[in-house]
Amino acid sequence: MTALRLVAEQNSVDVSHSAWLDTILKGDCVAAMEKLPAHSVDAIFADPPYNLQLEGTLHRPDQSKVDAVDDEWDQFESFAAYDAFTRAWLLAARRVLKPNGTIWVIGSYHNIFRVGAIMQDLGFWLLNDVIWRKTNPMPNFRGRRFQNAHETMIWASRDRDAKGYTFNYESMKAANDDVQMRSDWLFPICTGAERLKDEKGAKVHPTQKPEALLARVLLSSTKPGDVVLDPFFGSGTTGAVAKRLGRHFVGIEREQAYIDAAQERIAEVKPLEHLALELLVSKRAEPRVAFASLLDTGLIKPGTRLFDAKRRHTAVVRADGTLSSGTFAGSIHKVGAQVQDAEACNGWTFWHYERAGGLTPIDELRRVARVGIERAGA
Amino acid sequence: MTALRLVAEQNSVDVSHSAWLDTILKGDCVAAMEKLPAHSVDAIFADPPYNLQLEGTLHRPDQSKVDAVDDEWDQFESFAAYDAFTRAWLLAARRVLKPNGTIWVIGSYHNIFRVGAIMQDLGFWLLNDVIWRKTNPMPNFRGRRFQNAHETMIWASRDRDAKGYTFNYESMKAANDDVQMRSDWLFPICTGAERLKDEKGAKVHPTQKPEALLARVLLSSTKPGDVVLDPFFGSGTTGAVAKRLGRHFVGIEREQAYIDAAQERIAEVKPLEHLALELLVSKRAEPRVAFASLLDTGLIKPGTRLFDAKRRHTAVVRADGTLSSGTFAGSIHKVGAQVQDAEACNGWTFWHYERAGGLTPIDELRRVARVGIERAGA
DNA sequence: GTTGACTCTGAATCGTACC
DNA sequence: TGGTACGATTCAGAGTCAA
Repeated sequence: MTALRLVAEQNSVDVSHSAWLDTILKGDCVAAMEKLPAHSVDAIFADPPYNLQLEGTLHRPDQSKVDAVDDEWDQFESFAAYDAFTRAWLLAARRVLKPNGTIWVIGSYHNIFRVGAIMQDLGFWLLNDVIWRKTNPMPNFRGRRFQNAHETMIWASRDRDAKGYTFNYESMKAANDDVQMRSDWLFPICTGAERLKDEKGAKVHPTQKPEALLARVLLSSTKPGDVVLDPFFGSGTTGAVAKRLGRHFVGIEREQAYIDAAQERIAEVKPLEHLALELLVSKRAEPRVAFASLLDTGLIKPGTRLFDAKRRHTAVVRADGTLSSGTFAGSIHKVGAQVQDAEACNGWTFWHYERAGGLTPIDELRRVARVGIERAGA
Repeated sequence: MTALRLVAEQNSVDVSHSAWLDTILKGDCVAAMEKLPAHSVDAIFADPPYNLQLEGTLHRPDQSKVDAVDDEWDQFESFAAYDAFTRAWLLAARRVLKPNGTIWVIGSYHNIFRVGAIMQDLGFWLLNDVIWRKTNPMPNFRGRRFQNAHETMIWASRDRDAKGYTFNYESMKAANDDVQMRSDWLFPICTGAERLKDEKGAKVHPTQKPEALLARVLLSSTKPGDVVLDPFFGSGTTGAVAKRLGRHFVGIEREQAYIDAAQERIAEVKPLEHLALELLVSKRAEPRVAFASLLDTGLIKPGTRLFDAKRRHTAVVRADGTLSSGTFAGSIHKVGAQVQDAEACNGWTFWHYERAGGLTPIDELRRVARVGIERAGA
């Protein structure tokens, strides 16, 4: 490879025709990333092994066994070995990342402190640590510690002086009751129909992440058409959400079983309509909303059409928690006011969704959502 | 100081009359901790400086001067210096901590990852990371990041194999609407009357922590009478809360202004009444009762037939205090496990006896027996 | 169809006293 | 120091099945 070619790669911005786009590369993530062009992805989401150090088996109070994460890929000989592994993949990731790209890494207290320190050492600039608060975490069965009810995500830019990274501030704010999106996010763990199962009904991957979590990550820090790399692809949540949200993905995974499951999963994903994907450009967002949590918890889906009580007006729910009336986009209140040509509007009582042949106010969904929030909060 | 004296210090367990109890030691925290006896404090709460900008106070690993200050090198220097400082105080803290003591360290994403990794490297064993969610965090003014709405606390035991640390599980659970206390806590930041102000109305300390936060920390992981060390005492929140909750404190602080403010503050604190300080008695701490003693006192008679709650299993009480299921004989626990084909069983809650037409757990009889024991003991 | 009882499960670093 | 026995310990959500 010549120097000229290297430069060309580093300047390559148009990756829309690359063969590796929207595919899963099989193999070790460091080796795979080293084969990708430098500065070729807009964002990275990484869910590396947590290096749990478990001894013996844990029983629930009813004597049933806890299905622990004891997979070979989570075993490391020492902190030093884990650090070396972490340094290697982060270094390779940093080369692939565009200068204005950002990286997300998720972990627990077992590994996240080592990961964060190494990220700082390698020159990544930490933007936030974001807490995923689980509505339904596993209890602490022996009553020896606090219930481990969250995981930590680190969000960082490639360089300290990178100012041009993507952060969809207005979109996040509009989706959060028109106040700034906080660094603590509440989501359920991945269960039910979303959880991939094999033909025997066993979970395909022990640590599948919820799509709602990835959706907020991608909606906050990427634009439609961006390329998102996931070096620990697993069951492919990053790819599924990226495809749905109109982003490109690149997955890297070692185990064929995970690759097969992810490919099948992603093939079934239908990208959202363009209308639902547009990001807010308006700088003004004054009325109050609390809408994104309904999307987060699946109470309402992007693309859903809303109506006023008499079906005189209509709007479409977008993935970032805003509404679009076709000519105007904003919070549920703003759009409600706009379609009525009114000064103000309480979107919660104005907008209705179709259910069982009739219309129900979305306020009903907020009531349902609040129960969950109150249980997990305070 | 002679070797003899050193040994004496290391073995000193009774610190109830130490001159340094409930005082603030002035000076550098490493030097001050090195003067304290080894294994002399039950818990440590530390709120170290967050910023990685080098203050004159941080120990540089080597005193050589850097003339070419390009950003990367400067950053590396900063991290290295902060790491050295962190390692030094954590090492000194670990020496002072009792073998079954625990340590809390609070920080933000600027420093907490380095702190956590170094804690692991030094042999501390992480028990939880606990998130302080702020009800009223400072907004992100530039709209370039998520609102930084939390801080992270690391809770760790001194050693990996230390199992005897204090965790008041039942107290925490009761305080949390009778479900396990989670790892994410919601508290307001310190404002209003609680916030120390000087005569000009200015904040005495820039990062004064709320007393509610410290109260939960101390209530969860210390017992009344325990000694709590705070090597970065600041405005003395740890001391004030410790005094109020009937714990001893040791503060270390360099700046006289903070010491003065803290002393004044703590002097005004009134300790809670003894009754208000008592912890919920955990079953673990209650005196043991042998099943055979129920026979001795006539609470249950040989030949009594026992059942599980759903009458799926049965066994007979034998004169020696063992049970017989017909095919197997042994302790209430062993037979309970055997009939269920389980590895283990708590016979006290598993087995029931017939009373007034219904089934009552034999644990009820144990409770009666314990009352008798207490009466005899008192 | 609805309701309630029961079962199952999720990234888990999950004893202690006594002989 | 090791072996053995006691006996303490779970929340939310989804799925199943019977009433």
